[in-house]
Amino acid sequence: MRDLTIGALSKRTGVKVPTIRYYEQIGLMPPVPRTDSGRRSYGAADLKRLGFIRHARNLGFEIEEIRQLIALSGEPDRPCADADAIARRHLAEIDDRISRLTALRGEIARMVELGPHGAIGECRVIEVLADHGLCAEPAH
Amino acid sequence: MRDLTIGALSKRTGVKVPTIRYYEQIGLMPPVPRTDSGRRSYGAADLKRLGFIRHARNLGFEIEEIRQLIALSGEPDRPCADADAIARRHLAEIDDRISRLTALRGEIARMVELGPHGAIGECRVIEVLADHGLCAEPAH
DNA sequence: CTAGATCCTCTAGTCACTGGAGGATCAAGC
DNA sequence: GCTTGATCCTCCAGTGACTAGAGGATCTAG
Repeated sequence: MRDLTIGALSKRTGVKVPTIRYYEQIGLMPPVPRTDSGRRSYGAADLKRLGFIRHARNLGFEIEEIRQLIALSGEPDRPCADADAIARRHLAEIDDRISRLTALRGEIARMVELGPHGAIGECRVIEVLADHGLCAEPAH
Repeated sequence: MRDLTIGALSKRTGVKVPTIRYYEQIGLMPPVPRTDSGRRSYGAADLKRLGFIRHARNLGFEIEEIRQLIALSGEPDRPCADADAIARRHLAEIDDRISRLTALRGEIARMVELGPHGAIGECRVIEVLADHGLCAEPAH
């Protein structure tokens, strides 16, 4: 089976047409044969691969990580530890992000907790931002 | 006082030199007078403004939001509700991000919870990514 | 045939920076 | 005064993952 247009593939996977083209450009998806009129012709393996990519993207894996995961998935005898390590690294990154966001949340919640105060001249939001002593250590 | 070089301002605020130039380019920082040799000359008000910007960036506010906050801070009689609304919107955005990341975290933790399984052929990480039925609804 | 949908390539924009090239100026030390 | 290293300047392009739109071609249903 090699008869899916890019639009059909897009509908089947939920990945947008320009994004599929982008993925081909960056080598994440292989180039596929074209019709006589130059249209891409996708098959079952492409459908499967794009589904994998989309799933991984949805889970927040970066393109480069996905590239590696795909490479690994093509080597059934390879130790699983490699894929596992990628996932664990990703998990740690997400944990880091969550904890940074949670700290930020705390500060901003404090800033707005008493609601608007009337005029800007006595506005806590502006006040806090203007007072660098209240600035937590840079998170980035 | 108008005698800070861009490097000095950078050291005083923790904002990198290229970033300060960038902020000037996008209008977040006003252009400042130059020395005869073309170097920027910053004063106390610039120092204060950049501090405000940095603080807001550290709290995750977007450039455009900061632009608005700065505009508001220049109008002491303006109702605080505007600044408050910006901060609340930002708070809601952070909440959203946290909850999305937390959901992601759950899925990936499940994926890796039993540790590596040996070979790729039976690797849970690859397995899950290849099975689109296991894919949660797209979060983005 | 027509019109709308879909496809193509190409270019540039998004957001907030960041990196580096190529060159000029400054300042300290000799 | 000269040298050297630091700092400054503008300009251009890259980062990551798309996204938007221009200009044109092909397909398909009515």
